[in-house]
Amino acid sequence: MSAEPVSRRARPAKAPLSRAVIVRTGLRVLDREGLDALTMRRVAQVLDTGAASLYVYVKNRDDLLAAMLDEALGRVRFPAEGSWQERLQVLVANSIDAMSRHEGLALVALGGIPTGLNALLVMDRMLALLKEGGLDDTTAAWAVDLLYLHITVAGAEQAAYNTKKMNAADHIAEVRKLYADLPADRYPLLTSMGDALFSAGDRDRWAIQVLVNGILNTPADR
Amino acid sequence: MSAEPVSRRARPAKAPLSRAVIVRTGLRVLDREGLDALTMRRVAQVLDTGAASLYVYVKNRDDLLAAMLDEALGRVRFPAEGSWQERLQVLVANSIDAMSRHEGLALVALGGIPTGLNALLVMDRMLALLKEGGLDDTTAAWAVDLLYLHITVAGAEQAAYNTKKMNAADHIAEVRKLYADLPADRYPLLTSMGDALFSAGDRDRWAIQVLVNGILNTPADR
DNA sequence: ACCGTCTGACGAACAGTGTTCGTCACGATC
DNA sequence: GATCGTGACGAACACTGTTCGTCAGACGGT
Repeated sequence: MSAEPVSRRARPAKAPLSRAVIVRTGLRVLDREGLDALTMRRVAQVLDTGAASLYVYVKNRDDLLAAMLDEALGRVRFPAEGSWQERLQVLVANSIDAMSRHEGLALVALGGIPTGLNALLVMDRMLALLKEGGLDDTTAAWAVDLLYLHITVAGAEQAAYNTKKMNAADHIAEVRKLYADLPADRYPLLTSMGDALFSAGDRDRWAIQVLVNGILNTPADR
Repeated sequence: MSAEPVSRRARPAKAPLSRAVIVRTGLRVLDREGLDALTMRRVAQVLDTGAASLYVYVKNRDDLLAAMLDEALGRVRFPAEGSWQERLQVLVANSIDAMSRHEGLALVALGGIPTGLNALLVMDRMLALLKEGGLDDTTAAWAVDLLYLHITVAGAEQAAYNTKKMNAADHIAEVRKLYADLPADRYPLLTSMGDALFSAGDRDRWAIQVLVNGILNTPADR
């Protein structure tokens, strides 16, 4: 019944497994087939091996996801020009962008102090910029916390927006109708402010500005 | 082989199934046994029925989670006293609190415009407070977006902090050591600012203040 | 050139998961 | 009293992450 063992040599030379290629393959699968398709078996299949083989280099699926997140964060570019505020805003925007390129990855970062080497590099640079802006240590530390939190959540939201949702315009129109059809006595503003609620504009850039302005005007008092 | 069918009447009168009791039972299971234990089978077991029965009232697991989230948000209290800024800050804090009471629930809200009736009520109240503060429609609309985003992510973080992590103090000490042991040339600030990074203080309240202050100082220009 | 040793690849299996289907008891309706 | 429709539910399906034991092949010492 069992076929004779196929020599590995019979197949075209196969690149050896390693943590790095597993992580990169994971990102490829995530980008092309979505988060649901990112199973250990699928990643192994792409690498032409069995799922069990991955566990030599990766502790478990969460470990793989965390490594993928840090790999993605490794591609964040650090701006070199402009005032410290401009550089901070661009750095935050770049980080959100890096996360939002991969569906669901940002969610991995939530609920855990960042420990990936590339995530920590982003944090260190943000701290440097805040110190350059003259903030005291405590405020800068709290600010980095808040900014990183915003990066993850904005990344998650953008990612959900970019991928998956077949037709964003249709979906928005649907929700808009839902808002308009709400009982006006219980939801007076949602029913009447439809135009503003769904207005276009660079909300992401605005949100970052809000954070930076707020940080500058709100010292951490303790 | 098959046992004789046990009449339902033989058992103590069983409360009839309904969407509401399923949602409430889901919350109970989530609170007492954690997110991993929140399976359709487990919820059904608590209700003394089979998993298939739940699907009459609930489209699928995500639908159940969304309903649980909105149920949790239904318990948010709307503050009645203080200036509009104070009321807004308390409302945001209360919402974060409501979400953080249930592990992992806040994550459900991410990546999707809120459509639950109670979530929309919170949004409407926030809009009312912002309009009371004299903001124009567009800024108020964008601000509500940002505030809701912060509520979800802060709720998720707090929830991860409250539950699960066996010993928070130990974990923090561990991460702190990790930061301190980083190469100082690549991570100059993380290695030197340990005291500030892990300083105590009411960061949650501070973050809300940052957002409100930032919103007041950053008009949405378009 | 041989022979152990050891690493890593991997098939099979385990214990679950969400979800669907077909059946069948029950309460209300004619 | 017969009929009907609703909802409860056992069983099954197609998956999942993870572990275990096996075993081929590379490496190092003699």
